[in-house]
Amino acid sequence: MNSPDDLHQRPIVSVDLAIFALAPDGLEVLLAQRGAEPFAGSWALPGGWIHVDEDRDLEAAAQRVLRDKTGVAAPYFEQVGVFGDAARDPRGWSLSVTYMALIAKEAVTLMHGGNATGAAWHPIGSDTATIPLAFDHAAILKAAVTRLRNKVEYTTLPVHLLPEAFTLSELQAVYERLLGRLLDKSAFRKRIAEVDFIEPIAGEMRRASNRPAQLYRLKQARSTVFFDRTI
Amino acid sequence: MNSPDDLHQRPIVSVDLAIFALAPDGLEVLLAQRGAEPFAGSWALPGGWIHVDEDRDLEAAAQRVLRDKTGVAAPYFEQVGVFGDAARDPRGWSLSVTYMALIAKEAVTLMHGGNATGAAWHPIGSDTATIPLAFDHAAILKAAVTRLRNKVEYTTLPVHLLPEAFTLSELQAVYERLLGRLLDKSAFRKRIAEVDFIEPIAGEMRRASNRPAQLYRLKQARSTVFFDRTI
DNA sequence: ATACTTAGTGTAAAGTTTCAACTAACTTAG
DNA sequence: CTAAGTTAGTTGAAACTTTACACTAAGTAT
Repeated sequence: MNSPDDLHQRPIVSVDLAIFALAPDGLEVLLAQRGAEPFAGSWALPGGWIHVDEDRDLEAAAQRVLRDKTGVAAPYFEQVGVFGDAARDPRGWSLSVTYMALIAKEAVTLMHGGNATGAAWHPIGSDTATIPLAFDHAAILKAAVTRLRNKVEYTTLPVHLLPEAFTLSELQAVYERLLGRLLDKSAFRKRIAEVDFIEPIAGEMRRASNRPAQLYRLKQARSTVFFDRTI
Repeated sequence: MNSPDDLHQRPIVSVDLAIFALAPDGLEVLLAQRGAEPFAGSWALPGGWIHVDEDRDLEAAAQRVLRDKTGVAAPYFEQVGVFGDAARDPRGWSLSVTYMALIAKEAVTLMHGGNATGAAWHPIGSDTATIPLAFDHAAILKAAVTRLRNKVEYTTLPVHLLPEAFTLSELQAVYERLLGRLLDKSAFRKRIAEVDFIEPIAGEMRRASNRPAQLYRLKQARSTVFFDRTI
């Protein structure tokens, strides 16, 4: 037991992604249709193997998978966890290292190739995808959705589902759609102001047939900020 | 890239544990002294390989490692994350799946054997251990400590550092030591009462040379509970 | 010019937190 | 037997926050 030199003792390791975006009807996840066994034809979280001689670390492997599927380079990115047991993959004891990414849907161009015959956006129900998924991906996706929904309550994370420039009303609408309840406008703006993570873009306004709204952008070098209280 | 059938493409996977307990002087972590290369003689987080034909899943592997080191069976248990890159282990591209466990120090009997020549409790400084650790274990431990300290603010997690029966004053003292600040007694008791996760043990009191205090225990089937507001 | 719409601010009432003092129940010293 | 000491557990007034809602602002459309 000094070292796992018997390679058959090593589990199989994949890196899988729950890539979320917001559509008019609610949260969606990017799924890939599997081209090969096992689960050929089924929908699954996009993923891949670690390329031992190409990937510097786990996050680099996940970024590579993301780039290959979406053409997107650097969105919000967070490790959800590892899921591993003897039964989840018929090929043997396996691990899935799962990351979630948040992106603005407009920023994505769907890619094809690899194991997958196609990739498409699918709605999230109350919990997980509305269609059956390969492996234990339904449970994994559920964990990612739960993590995302929890973090909406006390972090600035939802801002990553918007494009670079956005108004405060748009940001509030994102929180409201993810939380499934309406928020008070003045309380919302107070919270956002307190944590100081966005800044007005001087002179830029969103125009419509009503009072124009100030556009904001993320402050540079600000990762996700936690509220003192819930939103 | 259909399957990692070239076994050399598979990373090495270990399961490592940050086992925390509370000593009079503050938080401590259980470390094992390595008996074999690499890092022979250095202190490290206790860990082991996944036993593909023995462990049902990742958590079972982690529980096995815990049992082998401490003789403790079922304390609080939570996955911290996976840490993986090409350089952390000289034997090759490797992953550490890390769990943290919280236990009452009295419940533990230290075990010996395996890779490790000994196991001992070590104090946690502001961040991580006060001595250098093998591999990237200092960074991993830091992540676990940060996670624990954050959760103290808004969960009932610290209760797992106490023995089965405890008084409210003892519970408050645990929070205070982990947070590094004093809490108001009435506010603390209000929070604890709100989330309803402990119950008085009928007729059992902690006696000293002053007013006796009611003893409490965790309510059955209650995992970690989140406060509505911070503690 | 007036109506309509959404942006952004202000405020009174309700609710929470904080701080500190108070009462309660025991042991120990005299 | 009583008084002092100690920690358990409760109470309440003042300070602060949140909530609900109304108000003002700035544009377009008619």
